[in-house]
Amino acid sequence: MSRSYHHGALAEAMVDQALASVRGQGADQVSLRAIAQALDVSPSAAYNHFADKDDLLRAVGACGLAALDERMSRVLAAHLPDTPDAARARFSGLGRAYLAFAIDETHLFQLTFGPICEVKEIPPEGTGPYLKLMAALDDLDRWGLLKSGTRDGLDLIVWAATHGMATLLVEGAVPPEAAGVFIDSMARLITD
Amino acid sequence: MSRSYHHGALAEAMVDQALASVRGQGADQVSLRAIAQALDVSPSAAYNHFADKDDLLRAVGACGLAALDERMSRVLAAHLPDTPDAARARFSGLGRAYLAFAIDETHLFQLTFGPICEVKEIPPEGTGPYLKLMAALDDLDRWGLLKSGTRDGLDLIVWAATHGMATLLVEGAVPPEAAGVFIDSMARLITD
DNA sequence: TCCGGATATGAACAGTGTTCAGTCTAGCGT
DNA sequence: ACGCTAGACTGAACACTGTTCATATCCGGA
Repeated sequence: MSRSYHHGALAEAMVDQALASVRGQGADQVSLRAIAQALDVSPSAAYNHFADKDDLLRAVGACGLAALDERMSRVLAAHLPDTPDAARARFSGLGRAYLAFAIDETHLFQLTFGPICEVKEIPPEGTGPYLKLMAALDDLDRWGLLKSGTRDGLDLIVWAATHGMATLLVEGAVPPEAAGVFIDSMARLITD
Repeated sequence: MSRSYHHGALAEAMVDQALASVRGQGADQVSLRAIAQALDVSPSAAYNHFADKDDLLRAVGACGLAALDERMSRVLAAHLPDTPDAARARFSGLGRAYLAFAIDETHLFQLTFGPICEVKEIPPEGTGPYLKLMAALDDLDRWGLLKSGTRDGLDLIVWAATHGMATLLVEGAVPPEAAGVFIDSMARLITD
């Protein structure tokens, strides 16, 4: 065996290497040849595991989505109790986690939600982060914490606002400090 | 003169051609060489007018921002009167224009707000679209149409939500029909 | 009329993603 | 234990890409 990737480890190795490259220089600057070279493998070896360069990048994008999802899971685990206060903390915490991901994984965020990865549709069950955010919203509603008569359509608003704030942070259109302000304003706007 | 661009028209011609290419295939697929060829010009001619390929694309991105701004200006011109109803119409109309731009100029939107163009900062006065949206918000406030005590921080929320909804539409994460629902929900949420 | 500065050229360089004919080898069926 | 096949990998090639630079061309002002 030694340095021969004959036993199926190449696919994972390439994703890892590509992930590192994306983190460091952004998806546009990533070179398939460079990745192959870093792994001491011929460039064409990649095509046994990925149809495309974009196919490889999509795999990296999936890692990004998983990383975001894990951050949000950690937030939920930190506020388990079924109380109004915990429900509030979950909602704010999820939003903060989303924005924090955008701030310190800028390039990965851009790839994950960029043109290459094309998040399919909301159905069948939507992406993990989306579901978690909506569940937190349901919790707030269940405790009667939402301003009355605002529930319908709120999914879309909250999702759009959170995701939009993240992209504004990523684009540098807004400074990182604005993230906290945003979360507080949002909570103030929809709850009472 | 004939087909010789010797008299300074090359820069504009290249931007036009690049704009068309971006509209048709997206910024990633645009080739500087192809643009030059379409204009019967050597590839290196571009470097008398633009430092980079990215420099050219930035010029195209600026066109995109201008196009969005013009759509929004048209909306304002259609609802001039200084009445509460007109203020409401202006706010909703601006939002709708923003989303409409995202829907039928997908590729241009992606370039304009993508990594290449890097919207500088909000200051000195921010981009046109941002300013118009905030002015519409001020108008609503002036007429006392906003829910009491929600004004501070609302700029960020509305901006993020609108821009975020636009990117969700662009990414295909949400169907075009959702745009109307979004605008109505937003109006319902912040006004009474 | 001549000159100078902007403008366009053509060839070259270094790099890219992708294809394909051929090589190697790990592991299954007999 | 053997041969064989299916999968993994290579190396060279193709058709591109953005970018540079020495060279040639043209236009307007002195």
